[in-house]
Amino acid sequence: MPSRPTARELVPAPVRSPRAARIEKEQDILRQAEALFARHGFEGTTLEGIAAALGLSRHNLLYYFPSKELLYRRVLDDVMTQWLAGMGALAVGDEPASALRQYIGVKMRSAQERPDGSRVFMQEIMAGAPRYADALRELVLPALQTDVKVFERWARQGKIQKLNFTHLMFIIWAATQAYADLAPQFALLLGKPALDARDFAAAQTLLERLVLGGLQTS
Amino acid sequence: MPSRPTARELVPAPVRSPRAARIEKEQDILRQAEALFARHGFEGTTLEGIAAALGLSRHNLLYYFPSKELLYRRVLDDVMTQWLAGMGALAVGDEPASALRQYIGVKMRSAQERPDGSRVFMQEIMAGAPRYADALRELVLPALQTDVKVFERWARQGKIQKLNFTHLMFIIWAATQAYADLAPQFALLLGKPALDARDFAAAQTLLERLVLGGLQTS
DNA sequence: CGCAATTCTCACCAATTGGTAAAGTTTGAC
DNA sequence: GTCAAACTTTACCAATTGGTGAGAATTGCG
Repeated sequence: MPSRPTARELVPAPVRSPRAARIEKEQDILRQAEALFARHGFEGTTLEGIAAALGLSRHNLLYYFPSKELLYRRVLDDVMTQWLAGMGALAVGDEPASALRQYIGVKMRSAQERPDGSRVFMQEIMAGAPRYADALRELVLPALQTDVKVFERWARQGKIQKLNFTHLMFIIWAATQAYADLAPQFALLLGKPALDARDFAAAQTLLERLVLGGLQTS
Repeated sequence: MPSRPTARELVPAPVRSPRAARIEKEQDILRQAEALFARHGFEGTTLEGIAAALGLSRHNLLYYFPSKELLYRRVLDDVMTQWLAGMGALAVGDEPASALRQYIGVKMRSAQERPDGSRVFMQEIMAGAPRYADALRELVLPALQTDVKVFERWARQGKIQKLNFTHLMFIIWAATQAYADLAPQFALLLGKPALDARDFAAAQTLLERLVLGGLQTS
């Protein structure tokens, strides 16, 4: 036993501390797992496939994450955390137009930068959310209700038209998520190998126009 | 060999002809397969699972569809056929508002009535469309281009605002499909066991408002 | 009935699945 | 250098996967 605490934290190792290396490796695994769960869902993804893509043996992978279920949950947790971080953006300002632009921008950017996250989430929902119904109820639902309340306040103040704001949120989610989930299809239909920044910008502009146009007080 | 053709078709068997029974059974299998492929994707779905849900043995199922791949292709063919049937609805009238209402209505109805079809399609896309990229190019792309041309004609005639109509179609697809793919999530967030007709109607009304509002000539 | 086509079941197969246990190797701190 | 902790590999396992081939039962029709 060490007689006194040593200042390990103060001395950065030559390249990186073992602790940092461990975290980095876990992150690598999580990223690769996310990509494969996004393509093939939980049942359709094999640990062998994840490990092989990283140059690991399946058994070595099982050392870092002791079961497929646990690995999947970690991936889903990360995705959900990111998802929730984007919400609540509505409450920032009191001006509907800029707040909505902000919100749509956040969602569209995450679709562009982390499409696999969205896909894992989508796969989980389509499978009946066997592992995440609770999180939906406890985390997403309150966030949604908060946002809807913001809309309703704006409506009472006469700033926007009174609509079904829950469905409005659903449609905004649907449109932005589609640019993650269906990106390959959209690219193919646009005759290009992949969507680029201008495609996302065009989609964002259009969606903003539709939403803001629909909210205009007549 | 029969010396002359007999009038088999004219005599409906006591209950149903064996040919009709065969077709009906294949349809049962296809429907069940669609439901499971929708939930778990291609790799995640097992023939055993499909067979069990129908009270068949896996081997018996393999008698009707000699391989998993073939069964999946039949399901996807059906879904795609339905998908394409809905398109082209834009060309019916010369009045943008009614044509778009018609189009959105068709898509929303198919989301309500056959959500599994949409989900199978979505799973295929997310998996990288390994089995259906060709069909997308040869069937969906021309249909999309036709519809976009209709929009552009309306724009030239000054009936609607000039926008990026391809992305407009993407957003309409995204919104309507979401009410199929994400129905369980939406229902949960609305605090009910499942979406009902009024939910779909509300979504349809809102989407129509957004789209038509966005197309208004300012 | 009689007979052939249709339908269903049984035995079997190689490959792959997620997971355990234990042994071996590398690494870093002292 | 020592030693324990962290890491990796090896060997093994029971269960399940899609699929084949042969035979058995059923069915409809003349």
